[in-house]
Amino acid sequence: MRKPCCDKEGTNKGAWSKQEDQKLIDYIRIHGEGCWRSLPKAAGLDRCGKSCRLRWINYLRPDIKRGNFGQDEEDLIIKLHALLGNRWSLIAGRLPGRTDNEVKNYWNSHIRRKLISMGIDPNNHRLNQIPPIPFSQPKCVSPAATSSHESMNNNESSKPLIKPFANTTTADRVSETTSGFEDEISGSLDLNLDLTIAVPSASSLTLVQEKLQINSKSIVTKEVTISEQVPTLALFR
DNA sequence: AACAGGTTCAACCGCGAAACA
DNA sequence: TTGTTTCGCGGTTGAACCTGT
Repeated sequence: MRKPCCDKEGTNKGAWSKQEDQKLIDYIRIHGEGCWRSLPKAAGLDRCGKSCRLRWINYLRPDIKRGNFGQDEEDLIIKLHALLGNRWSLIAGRLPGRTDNEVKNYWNSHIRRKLISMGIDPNNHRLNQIPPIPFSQPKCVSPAATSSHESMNNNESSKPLIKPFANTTTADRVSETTSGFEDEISGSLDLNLDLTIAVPSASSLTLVQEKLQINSKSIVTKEVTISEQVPTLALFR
């Protein structure tokens, strides 16, 4: 039986106060991000380490970019999601100043609904067989009602079309988040990063080859099979 | 103004894997 | 080699906020 992360009774939960934030900021400014387990006690916080880590990473870090996502960021998220699936930390790693939590929330509350309204399955980035929901009725799809439950019941479809890291170990993936995803791809790993998006209708198809630019370095070449008539897939151009 | 329903987003939970003893 | 601890991730929740009636 696994021990809960916060077995201490009376540990604070819920929203952080300004004083708690300041304590955490002050401590990390002096000591850096060390052992999260021991940090709360050392910083004088009545929180579990996990909570401190989350607060720092998602909210207090000085390099966090706040505010609305730009169109370029949104496009990049969609592209990366098509490649990587729900690997939010990886996707966020390609968006300077954005956190995985922020990207995940933005996906679930904005992009997901937008894709659905355009007739695209956000789980696999394919066109739906059923007619799209008109854009004027986006309220039919609530993220609370769909994202959570769909992801629980529809694991298969939530996977990306390809699994770029299917041949890698977790260590590989961890290193790629910290050092350089691009280095691995251009390096020794034998990864299949070809991405083919198949549109149900075989007519009027165009083959587009795209180099996905990440950190101004071309790392992925993918072939995207798209329909000229489908505006949403123009996102991949 | 009051209420209901929908949306957003900060925070929590549980799990898997790495690190360590 | 095995068991335990710690970390990081993705999924989920719920309070606060927004919007329509």
